[in-house]
Amino acid sequence: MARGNTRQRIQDVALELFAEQGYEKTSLREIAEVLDVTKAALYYHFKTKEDILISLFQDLTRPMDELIEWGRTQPHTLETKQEILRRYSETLVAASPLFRFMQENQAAMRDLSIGETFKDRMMRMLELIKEPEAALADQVRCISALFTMHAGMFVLRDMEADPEDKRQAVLEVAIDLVSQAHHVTH
Amino acid sequence: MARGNTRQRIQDVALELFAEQGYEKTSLREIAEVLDVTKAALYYHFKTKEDILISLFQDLTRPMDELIEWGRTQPHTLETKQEILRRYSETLVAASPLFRFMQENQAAMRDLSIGETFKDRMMRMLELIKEPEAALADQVRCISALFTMHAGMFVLRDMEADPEDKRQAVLEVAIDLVSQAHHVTH
Amino acid sequence: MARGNTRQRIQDVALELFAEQGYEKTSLREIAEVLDVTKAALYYHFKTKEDILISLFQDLTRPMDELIEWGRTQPHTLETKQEILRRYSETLVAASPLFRFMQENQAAMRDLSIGETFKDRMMRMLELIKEPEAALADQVRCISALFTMHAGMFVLRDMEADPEDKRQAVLEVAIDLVSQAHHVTH
Amino acid sequence: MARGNTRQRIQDVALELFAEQGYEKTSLREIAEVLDVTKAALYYHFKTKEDILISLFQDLTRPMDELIEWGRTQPHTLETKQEILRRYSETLVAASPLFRFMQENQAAMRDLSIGETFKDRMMRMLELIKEPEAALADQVRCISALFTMHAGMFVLRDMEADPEDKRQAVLEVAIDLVSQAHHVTH
DNA sequence: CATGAATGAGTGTTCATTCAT
DNA sequence: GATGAATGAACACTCATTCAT
Repeated sequence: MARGNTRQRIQDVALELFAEQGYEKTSLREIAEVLDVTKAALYYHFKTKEDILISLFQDLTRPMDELIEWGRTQPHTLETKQEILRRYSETLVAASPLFRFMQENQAAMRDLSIGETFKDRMMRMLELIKEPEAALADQVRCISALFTMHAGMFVLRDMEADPEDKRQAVLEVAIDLVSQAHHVTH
Repeated sequence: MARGNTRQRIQDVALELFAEQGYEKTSLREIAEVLDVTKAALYYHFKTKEDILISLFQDLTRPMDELIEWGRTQPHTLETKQEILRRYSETLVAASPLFRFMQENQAAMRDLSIGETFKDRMMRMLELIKEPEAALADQVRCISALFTMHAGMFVLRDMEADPEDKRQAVLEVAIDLVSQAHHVTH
Repeated sequence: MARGNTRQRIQDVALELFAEQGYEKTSLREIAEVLDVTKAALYYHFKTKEDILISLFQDLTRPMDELIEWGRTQPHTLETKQEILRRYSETLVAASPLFRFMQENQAAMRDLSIGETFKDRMMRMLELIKEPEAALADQVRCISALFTMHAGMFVLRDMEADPEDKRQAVLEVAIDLVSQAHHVTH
Repeated sequence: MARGNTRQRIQDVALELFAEQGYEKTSLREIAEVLDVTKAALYYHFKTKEDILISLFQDLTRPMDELIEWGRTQPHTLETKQEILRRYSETLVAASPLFRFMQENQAAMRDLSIGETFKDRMMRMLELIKEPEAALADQVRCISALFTMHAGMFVLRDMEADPEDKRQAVLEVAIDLVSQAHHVTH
C-alpha cells in the first residue's frame, strides 16, 4: 500500500486542493488528512509548504520551457506563431489544473518567488508571438490571445459542449488574434 | 480627529491592501495599523472581514449594474454592443483596483458568497454582447473581449505608454472581437 | 415612547437574558439590541455589567430579607417554620426568574461579591428553620427543603400539571422535611 | 519530560478549574499556563474547548450509566431503590468535582449538547426511583432525593464534620424521601 | 519512512468599558 | 438621556514548522 510513491501522491493531492481552494486556504493538515498521513510526513518529502508548490511548477512548466526553447530556433513567421499556439494549447490541456491554479491565485503567488518566474515565461512567450515593434493594439491582441487560452478552459466549464470542441474554439480565437496582429504589422 | 470618514478610510486601505497582497494574506491587524486605529475599531464599522469586502463590492459594482440595466433596454445591434463596451471601459478605469483584485483572487473568493454574485453579473454582460445562438468560437470571442478588458490594464502596467492610450488599445481589441462575433452570426 | 422607565426595562431584559443564557454568556450588546438602544445607554443607568445584576438582586431579595426579619421576631415553633416556608414559597413564585438564575449560575457568581451576600441569606434562612443542635441528617433535611423549593419550579417545568399544584406539592415536601427535622430533635 | 500522560493532565487541570471558576470563565490560556505548555498543545489533544468538557463527561458518567443499566434489570422494590441510592452515593463521591461543576454551571451547559445528555440520564435515574403513577408530591420527593445527593456534598463543605458522616447523612435523607414516596403509593 | 508531541506566531472576533458630544 | 466612535485586553482557534524517537 505505502510504496515509494508518497511524494507523487502529495503533489497530486496538493495540486487538486490548491486549485480548488487556493494556496492560502489549503492547509498542510488538510493535505495530510486526505492522504491519511501525518503532517510531519509531508516534511519528510518537502522542506516547506512553498516547496510543494515549487515542485508542482517545475514538473509542469517543463513542457512550456521546451516550447519556448523550440520557438526561439524557428523563424518569426505567422506559421511558426500558429504552430506555437497549437502546441501551447496541447500543453495547457495536460497541465490544466496548474494553470487554473495560477490563473486564480495570482495575488497569493506574488511574493512566492515563483511569481516572477512565471511572469518571465509569459513574457518570453509574448516575445515569440508579437512583432518587435507592434502597435499597442496588436500587443494587446497577443496578450489577449495568451490570456484567452489560459482562462478559456475553466470559464467554459459550465457550458455544455465537447471539451475538445471548446479547446479548438479557444485555439481558433487565439490564432485569429495573433494573425491579425501579425498581418497588421507587415 | 475622529471625523465621520473612518468607514471610508477603512474601505480605501482595505481595497489597496487586498489588491496588493490578496484577501487572505491581508490581516485586519495590518489594515488597522495603516489606519492607526485598533482592530476593534474596524469591528465598529464592519461586522466581519468579509463584510469589508462585500461593502467594496457594493460600492464599486453599482455602475456595472446600471450599465447592464441600460443595455437591457437597448436594441441588440452592433452599435449598442460597441457602446456597452465603451461605457464598460470607463467603468473599469474608475474601479480598476477592485477589478484587479477580483482578477487575482478568484480562488479566495470562490466561497465568499460574492463569487456567484460576480459570476452572475459577468454572465449578464455576456448576454448583452453575444448573439443568442452564436457559434462556440464567437462565444469565446465575447468572453475574451470581457476578459481582455478586465485584465488588460494591470497586465499592461509595466509597459511604458500613456494610460489613456492603453485603454483605447484594449477597447479597440475588445470591440474588434465583439464585432467579429456579431458579423459572423448575421 | 422613551419614558423614564428605561432603567426598569434594562432590568427586565437583563434578568430574562441572564436567566436564559447565563450571566457570562449574555453580553451588553445583546441587552442593548433587544432594547433597541446603544450599549453606551446602559452605562448611563448602570456603572457596570455587574451593577445591573446587583440591582436585580436588591429589588428581588427585599421580600426575602423582610421574611427573615419577620421570622426572627417569631417563636421557634414548628408552626412558625411552616409559615415561613409558606411565605417563602410565595416569594419564590414572584421572583422565580431570579432564583432560576441563581440556581443555574452559582459558579459565575462566586466572585461577584453577591455570592456571599446570597449564601449569607440562605444561612440565615437555615437558622430559622433548623434546630440549633440538630443532628446532621436533620440539618440536611432543612437544607434539602430550601433546595427543593428553589429548584422545584424549573425542574418540574417539563411536567404537565397546573403550576399552582406543583407549587403546593413542592411546598408539601419542604414542610414535611422540616417537620421531620423538628420532630426528631424534640 | 513529555510522557503520554499529557492528555490526562489536561483533563485533571481543566476539571479543577472548570469546577472552581466555571466553564466560561476558565480560559484555555489559564489551563495551559498551569500545565506549563502552550495553548496549541491543548489543541493537539482536544479538538475544541468543549471537547475537553465532553471528554470529562464521558469518563465520569460511565459509572452512572452502569448503575442505570443495573437498575433496569432489578425488580422495582423499595430495597432496589435504596440500593440504587447507596451505589449512587458512592459514585458521586468519586466524581464529585464533576457533579459540583454540573450543579453550578447549568446555565453554561444548556447549549453545550451535553446538557440534554445529562438531563436524560437524570430522567432515567428518576424512572428507577419513582413509582410510575406517583402523586405529584411523591414525584417531588424523588427529584428532591436526587438533588439532595448532588448538592449535599458541597453545600455541606463549610460544616465541620467527617466527610463520610456527611455522606451518610445525605444518603439517609435521600433514602427517607424515596421510601416515603414508595410507601405512599402502595 | 514516518509519527507523536509540541511550539510560537498569528488569525478573526467579542467584550466591557470610556468619553466627547 | 443617550449616541457614535473607539479602545485594550482577552478569547478560541489555526497554521507552518520542528524534532526526538
